[in-house]
Amino acid sequence: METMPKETFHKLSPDKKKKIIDRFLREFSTNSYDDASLTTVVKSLGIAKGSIYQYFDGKLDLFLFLQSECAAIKAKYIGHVKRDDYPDFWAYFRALYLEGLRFDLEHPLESNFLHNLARHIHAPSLKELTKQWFDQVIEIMCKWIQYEVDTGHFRNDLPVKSMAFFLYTVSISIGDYMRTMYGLNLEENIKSGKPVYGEQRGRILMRAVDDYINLLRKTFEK
Amino acid sequence: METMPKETFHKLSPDKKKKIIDRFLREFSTNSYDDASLTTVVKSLGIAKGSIYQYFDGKLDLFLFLQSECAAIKAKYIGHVKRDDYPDFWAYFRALYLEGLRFDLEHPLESNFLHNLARHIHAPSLKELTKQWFDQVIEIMCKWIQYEVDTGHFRNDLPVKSMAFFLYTVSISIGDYMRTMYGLNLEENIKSGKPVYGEQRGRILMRAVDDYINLLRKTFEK
Amino acid sequence: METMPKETFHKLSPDKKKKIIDRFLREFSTNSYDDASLTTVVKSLGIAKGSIYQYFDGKLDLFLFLQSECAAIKAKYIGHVKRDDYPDFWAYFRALYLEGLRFDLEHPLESNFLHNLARHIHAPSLKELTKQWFDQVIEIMCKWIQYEVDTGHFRNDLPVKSMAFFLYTVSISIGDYMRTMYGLNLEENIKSGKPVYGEQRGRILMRAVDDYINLLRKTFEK
Amino acid sequence: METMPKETFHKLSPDKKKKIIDRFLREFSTNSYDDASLTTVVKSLGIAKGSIYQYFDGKLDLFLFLQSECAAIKAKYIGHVKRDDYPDFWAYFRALYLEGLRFDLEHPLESNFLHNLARHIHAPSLKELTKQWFDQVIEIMCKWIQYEVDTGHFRNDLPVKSMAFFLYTVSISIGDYMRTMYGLNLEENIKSGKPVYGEQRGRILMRAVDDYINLLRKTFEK
DNA sequence: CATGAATGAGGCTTCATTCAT
DNA sequence: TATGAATGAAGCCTCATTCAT
Repeated sequence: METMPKETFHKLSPDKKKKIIDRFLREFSTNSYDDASLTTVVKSLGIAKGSIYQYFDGKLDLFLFLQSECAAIKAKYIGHVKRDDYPDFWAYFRALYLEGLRFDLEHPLESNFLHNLARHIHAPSLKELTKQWFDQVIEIMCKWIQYEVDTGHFRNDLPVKSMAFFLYTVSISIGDYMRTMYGLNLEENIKSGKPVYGEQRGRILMRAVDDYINLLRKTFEK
Repeated sequence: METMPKETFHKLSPDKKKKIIDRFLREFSTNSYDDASLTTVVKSLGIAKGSIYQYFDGKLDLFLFLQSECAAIKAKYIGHVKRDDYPDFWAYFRALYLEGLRFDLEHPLESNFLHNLARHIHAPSLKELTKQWFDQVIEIMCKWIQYEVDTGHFRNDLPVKSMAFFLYTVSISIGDYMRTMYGLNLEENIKSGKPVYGEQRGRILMRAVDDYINLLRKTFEK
Repeated sequence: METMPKETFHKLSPDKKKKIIDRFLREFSTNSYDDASLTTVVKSLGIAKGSIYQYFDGKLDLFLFLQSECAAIKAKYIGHVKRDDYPDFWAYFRALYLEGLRFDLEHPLESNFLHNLARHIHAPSLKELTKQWFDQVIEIMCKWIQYEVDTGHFRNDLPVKSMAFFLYTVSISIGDYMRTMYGLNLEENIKSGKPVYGEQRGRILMRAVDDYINLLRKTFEK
Repeated sequence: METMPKETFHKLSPDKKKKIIDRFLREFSTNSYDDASLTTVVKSLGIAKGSIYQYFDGKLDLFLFLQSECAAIKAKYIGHVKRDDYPDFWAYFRALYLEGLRFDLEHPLESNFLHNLARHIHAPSLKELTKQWFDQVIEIMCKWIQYEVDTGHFRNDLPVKSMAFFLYTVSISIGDYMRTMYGLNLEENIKSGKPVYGEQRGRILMRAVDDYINLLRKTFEK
């Protein structure tokens, strides 16, 4: 049975809900799961510590909720992007990121949280969870790639799962890539509470995506 | 110059040293830096807590020692592999991993620790350190790639640093790749203290490397 | 602005607050700052260790609070004693101690803590703090003495600061003086939790003050 | 029965003995008794920790030895200064400090240790000890003053012990006085191992003594 | 006699969680 | 429902002292 957030949380005013979610996203974006401190967040939010336990079943439940929440929001952006509407995989891939970019610009905190998910993922407390999430992503990517292989666009000399894993690995690294190549320092902004918005970020993201596509196209195509 | 471990530690019987190192490698292989607990290890080793501080300057010193120790051991394996001795980059790359494999089979704990280094890398306590390490690796890989570009083997339509980052990202993922593709569950063995050896592991690693090379060859070559 | 104690502490029942303050005053009155043990106090109070950190920001914060608290209470006693209301400095000086005596009788623990402040003063952890406090006291005393020099009551053949230092040194020794001359053993009472009250103490203190004035009068006057 | 140092210590080469004593004097001159760390000293001396326990019965025994050692050395300087050789007490007093000054210049570490004794004196671990030492000093000073009273040089309207205590208090403050008035920062030199020598120090000390005599003369005389 | 590794108690502090109000 | 004080386990680290070599 999933608890996720308790009813009490949903009954909060949207404003308060948002404030709480945002602050926790910030915390989990700048600290490892085990290092993130409810105490700190609660203090800076000015709400009672106990309230968190009225809203959630505990730290883990809260974290899970954030994850699913972010995923859900993102899904609203990229959910309607269909492979069929694009001439090839890379156009599709690019479109996905372009939608992701809109999500990123309108929900920078959520976006960043998702980009950093991978780093939480080995926390012992999240083991089980992690595996499920990872398996899901891989499965989806397998389907993508299988389709391209079947339609003769992608090479067929390698296990599809290998390619999916490769694509996955590369995809989740795009945050670090931007950091490394373009000197973006999101974490600092996030930590200090400054806005993470900025069209510059959008340009950089798409440039990064194009760099990736350039590389990956040759990796995967026949 | 850094202290790393104190003399005291080096004067321990090889057996005891090994026991301590191994147990800590295990701990840091299954927990994030901040979550790894000296207390737990010390208890399971049956030695006094204070002793650790006779051997090391603290948690960080201990961690750094493990890292440099593992790196030093690995260097003995891959240090003599020279690019010039191989017809192309991939043969060189493969040779590196082949030597790495010997290291892996003979020092599975150390190997695993190194494979998992990346996951410690975002720990707040290791921030500074991490950046240096990362920069070094990228720099080395840049040189590799620059050479191939200069000699006309690699494409030249992309920034070398992009390619280096890509290679880096992919390289450190090989542990996860083996886990994913071949169901290797090292962590469980490590945690439970079971041996991690096995020739099966070697076969798998080289298969993984070949998979990677197959992918990367097309990614990078002209 | 300083935190001193957190709100939490102020919201405790007066009884509990007093119990905690008293016990800590006792601890810091019988131990040097670094040697005073939160653990010991907490155990003897029968409260959880963590609670202290709900009340204060740490050992230093706690110590500073005690100091400012005691100083504030004492200020309520001696604050309204004005030089102008007295014919000469020594009458003023005596009046200050007389008020101090009332404070002492009604707040023996606080009084003792203040008398012993000087002994904490060289604790390495309090270095910075200490210097400020010392400088303040000297400055005040310099003003006192300068006034007497200007009005022709005190000798003018010595640097005012020398005289201030002298007065300071002598003033803070009055606790030891009472111990030495009149066999008062406050510390033992304090440590054992016995009451430190007693009108006898008052008589002794004023006798000590008169002894001091007798000495100092000649030291300072023209 | 007094242990003081064990025979083993006396059998050491004078050089080694001196090195050990000096280093410990430094430690106890810059830290409170409880805060002074054998571990630190032993490390910086490069000798075995266990050795200390071959030389002394423990921290306390070591401290006591240092005290008696310093006192003994100082006694060799001021021991032969006799009241009878001087026209009045202050000439005598000055002569004592002048000899003390020679001691100070030739044994700055020992001198400083003695100057700072007072600050160790309230350490719980030293309680008993302290009282004895203090009583001795007071007793000596009582004799001095009694003599001056008897010979009609000092006032007789105050208990001799009061005056002795006063003289004591003032005398032990001379170190702090130099620090305050003349900005001497011995501690830093001591801590950093730099020499504490310097004729400047001598000049300052005698100036301080003259300041004190100027004050005290009027305090005590008829 | 010298060594220095081992000890383990004790230091301060942080944390997620509970529960009475 | 909201609060936030209380909890106590666990964290890392330092220390004086002991004792086998």
